[in-house]
Amino acid sequence: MSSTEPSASEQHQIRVQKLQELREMGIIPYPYSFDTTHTSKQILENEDLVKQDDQDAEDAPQVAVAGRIMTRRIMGKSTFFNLQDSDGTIQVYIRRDDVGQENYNTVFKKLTDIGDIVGIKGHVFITGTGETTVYANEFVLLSKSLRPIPIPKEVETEEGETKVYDAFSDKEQRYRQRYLDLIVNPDVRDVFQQRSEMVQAMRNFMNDKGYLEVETPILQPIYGGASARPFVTHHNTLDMKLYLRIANELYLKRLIVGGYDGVYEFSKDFRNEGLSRFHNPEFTQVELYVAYKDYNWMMDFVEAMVEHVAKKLHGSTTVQVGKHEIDFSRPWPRIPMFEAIEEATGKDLYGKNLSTLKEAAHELGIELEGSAGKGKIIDEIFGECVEPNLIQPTFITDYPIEMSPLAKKHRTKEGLVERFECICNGKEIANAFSELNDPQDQRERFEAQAKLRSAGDEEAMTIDEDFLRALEYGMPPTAGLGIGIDRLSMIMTDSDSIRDVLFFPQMKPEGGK
RNA sequence: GAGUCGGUAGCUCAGCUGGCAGAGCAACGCCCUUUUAAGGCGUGGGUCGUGGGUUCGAUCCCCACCCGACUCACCA
Repeated sequence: MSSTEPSASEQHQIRVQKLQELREMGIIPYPYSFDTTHTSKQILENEDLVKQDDQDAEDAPQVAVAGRIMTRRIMGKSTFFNLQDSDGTIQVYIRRDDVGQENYNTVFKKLTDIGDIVGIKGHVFITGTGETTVYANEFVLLSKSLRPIPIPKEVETEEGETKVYDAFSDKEQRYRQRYLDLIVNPDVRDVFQQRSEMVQAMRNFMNDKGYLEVETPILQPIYGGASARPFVTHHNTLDMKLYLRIANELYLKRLIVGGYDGVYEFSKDFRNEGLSRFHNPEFTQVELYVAYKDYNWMMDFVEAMVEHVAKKLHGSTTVQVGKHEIDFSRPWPRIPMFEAIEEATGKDLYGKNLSTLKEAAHELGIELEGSAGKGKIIDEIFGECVEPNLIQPTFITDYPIEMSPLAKKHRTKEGLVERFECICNGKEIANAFSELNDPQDQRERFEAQAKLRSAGDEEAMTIDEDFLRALEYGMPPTAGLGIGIDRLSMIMTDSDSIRDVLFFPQMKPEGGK
């Protein structure tokens, strides 16, 4: 919408008019820079900046801050307003007699609005009510805002609790206009700050071990590494079909073949599936592959890294998530999948045939598609009867081979692979295995997948000949891991929807198609 | 994909059995030089999600559609 469009709101039109008046006065409403000396937080935390009683204003330490005007309390010839910057909010006091009649009456009082970005220079003092405040002797407009921002009001009750009035709370608008959400809801900024710190902590943890951060293709001619339906796109010049990756596993393992001992990648993956509180079409995983290790080693690693992350973010191994206090301190329980199922249902399903499994599922009240194989049924039973009850971080180990075409056969247990998932708060947050490096076995697994595929399973994997060729050159024994960054962020920030840990979650277009 | 609930001013929300569309904050005008949900007096602001229908008359009733939240299903 153009700013002059007649449908613009009254308030929008008034601001456009103000912008015009400012230009006519020779004021540049969008200047090029402003040098700050402090952030709001730095001023609030540094008592030495406050002007002493026996000090003249000019002799007091000078500060320069910049930010967005959030509230305004005009009292004739002087005004208090709150300036919000990336660190928080600080109060500013400005008087006509200090900044000049025209500057104060016309530029500030008449032509400046809540939402405008301004720069302030002055000294720091403490008001009669005890609030640290910047006393402005210079005021400059840095960006004129044309749209009114939502203005929540915060009040402290007598019990010291903060009550918010008129919160900007409509979830649709908050997701669609995340910039507004960030301006108005400081908690949102904290969530994303924590997410960033979490990724940083993981990256540092892996770098300290000497693993190499790498990048692999997002556009792939053959997608693989997971069971999911892909997004399809097309390359014009090459005139070929390309897929957005659903995982980066097969590329990272090629790099292990190439001789790296440890590689990892934080990767955006894309899966053409439904949306939910836990699913966004694009999401982030970190995948890590370490040569000469197995899944037992990887469990130690995951425990250590996640515990490290919790301490970094919360200064403690315990994190409050909803009603639960989750304790990430090592070690975490390690329970073979069939034992976990037996414990929860009283049924020992290990080594049972298809019809027995179907019967068991039926008795547990689980509905199955007719085509469901053994692996699928066991997964359903596990997902229904066990997973939701695992609140504290727990490793579930040794999965049926049918569900894990890229994992190595278990060294002692027939029909299983050396795989674990870490379940926390009732959801999977990590998935790992001793990687299958026997090229002949891998080919057979791919062929089994191809069979499922031709039987109509759209999520089954396709055969990746180049990956098989790589394995045939020889891949060392390798432990591989994937951790869902969005899921872990949800836990670490106590968010109950994936949309709250993504800046721009997928939405349908505004106003329909 | 299915079910439930919702969409009214810039924001948060009222709106009874169908009868001129409301409040607080924000905006506009005036007063106010240590306020803080600042205060006081006054004023303006609406495609009631969209399109049909019923009716003398629809924000309200009916139908379809769009968007969202939540729950379920698939998936990580």
